Amino acid sequence: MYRTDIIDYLIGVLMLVKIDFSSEIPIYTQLKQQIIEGIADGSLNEGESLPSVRQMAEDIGINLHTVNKAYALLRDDNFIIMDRRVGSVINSKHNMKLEDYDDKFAEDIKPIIAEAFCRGMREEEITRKIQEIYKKFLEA
Amino acid sequence: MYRTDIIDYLIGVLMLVKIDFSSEIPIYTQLKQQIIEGIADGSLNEGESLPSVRQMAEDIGINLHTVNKAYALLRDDNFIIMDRRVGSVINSKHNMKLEDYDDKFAEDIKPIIAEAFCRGMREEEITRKIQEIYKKFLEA
Amino acid sequence: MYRTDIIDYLIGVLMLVKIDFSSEIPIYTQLKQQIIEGIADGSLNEGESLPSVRQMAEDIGINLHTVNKAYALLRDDNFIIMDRRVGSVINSKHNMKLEDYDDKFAEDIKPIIAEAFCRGMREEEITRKIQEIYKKFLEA
Amino acid sequence: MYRTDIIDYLIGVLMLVKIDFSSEIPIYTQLKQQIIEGIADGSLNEGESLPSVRQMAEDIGINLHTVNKAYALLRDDNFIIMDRRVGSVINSKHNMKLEDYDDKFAEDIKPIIAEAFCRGMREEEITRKIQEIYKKFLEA
DNA sequence: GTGGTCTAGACCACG
DNA sequence: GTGGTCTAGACCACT
Repeated sequence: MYRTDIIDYLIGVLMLVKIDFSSEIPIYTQLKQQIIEGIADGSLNEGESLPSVRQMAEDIGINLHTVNKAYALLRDDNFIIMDRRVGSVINSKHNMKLEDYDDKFAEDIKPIIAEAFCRGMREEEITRKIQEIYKKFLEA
Repeated sequence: MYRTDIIDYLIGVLMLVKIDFSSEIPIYTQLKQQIIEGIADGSLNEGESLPSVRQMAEDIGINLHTVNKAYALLRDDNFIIMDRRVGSVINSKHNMKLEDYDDKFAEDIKPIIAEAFCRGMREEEITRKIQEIYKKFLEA
Repeated sequence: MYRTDIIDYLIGVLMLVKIDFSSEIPIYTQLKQQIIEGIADGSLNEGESLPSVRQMAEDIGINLHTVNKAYALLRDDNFIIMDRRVGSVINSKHNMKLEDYDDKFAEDIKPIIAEAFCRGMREEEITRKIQEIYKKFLEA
Repeated sequence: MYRTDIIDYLIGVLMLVKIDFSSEIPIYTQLKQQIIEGIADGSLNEGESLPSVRQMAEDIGINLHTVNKAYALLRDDNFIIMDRRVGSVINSKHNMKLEDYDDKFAEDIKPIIAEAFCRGMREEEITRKIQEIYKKFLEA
């Protein structure tokens, strides 16, 4: 218990989760996205534990249920494995492509590209911006 | 009267707006996105009129207030001009980049790229998919 | 008729009324305000005729009824005198203060000053801006 | 529960919102203006909570959607922050000037000054009246 | 319990 | 006939 608390605390501090409470994006979605980004940029690695629901909620100053929902969604997408004994563990190796993920990707990204196009952003600029983001994940 | 009705009807049909009523994305957001995509892919051109809120609501089978909200958001983003005399008109030429649109773009796209990265999608694949979408807009 | 049309045309051109059709401010209000501003800045003088309702509507490209409403409001406030024979004539000499105009002025201006205050505009700045506007009217 | 109700009630009463139901100014605009005036005159301070939309609607005797619209407009103008956890909070410290607020200010105030000028109000009188309003905000 | 969304119906200002 | 406003009631997501 005691040791777990310390570890949770350290990880909780290291995570540096930043929630925008006035955002229209639900807090649980923001948390989920930032954990996925943490996996992508290497600050969260395969096998590492996430802070407990309780600890995370305390660190960020949000409700237990909100953290719980974020974790459950991550578990449903195989980003983490939730085990009563060891808590929530990163499972990056198993996040291989879903069969219909390509469709979801296109659906998610199409409206963003459409707006960028309408606002005059050129293909090179879009590609460059995306490569910048991707490179940061790759280097980590 | 008669001719106007036909024109409204044709525009309504030509728009081919497809709402997914079971989606978690609000109807007004879906409508807004599809109109932006319509501007991007050339099915809606500078100066063309959108159906009236009532007509559009009837065409899609939703409430006029929902259409009204979508139109108001498009107006706030300068995608359309709501002119008291002639209704809602496409304003694509003036949708130049906002000063802080680059930040918004990065915020919108980062979580999508992060998830794609985690799911093993490679940079070439991401770039290719985005170019495909962009090309369709450009050709139109 | 013929001469009146020419005069109306010239005045209509000289007025340089600029309507923002996408503004939330009704067209008739914009027209009324611009005529009052025209009286204030000296481009419309005591005894001068306004273009006929028909001419004004044609010049601006708006509905007859809209011009009619603006003129009627100006007449109700004694800014113009509408006479069937000579048309609408500026009546600046008789626009003396209404008994309860002070209250109306305070009501109109209070929310604007409140917002300016909240946005950090200082008293000197507000006063200076207002004096600038006033001076232009006075010089004319 | 009980205490929260009392607090809500007191805030609702303290606000002293006065809606003129026969005014041509929309209720949501009147509410928005009075909240801005409340921030200006110090009756609403940075960090204080506004009543919930439901509570405010009940207090004033209007529909909650009308309150919602007023709050949304205040949020869009950064006068309040709508935080999912704690409701709507005054954000006066961050209401610094927008880049184009000067233009908006001039546009808002010009027709009022023009009318005052035409009605014979002198510059000293206008300045004095505005200073009176401003002083009340400053003293608070 | 909060705000967000959607529907519905009514009235009005505007053009 | 148009959009804007207001009311009303319902359900849901979020916390």
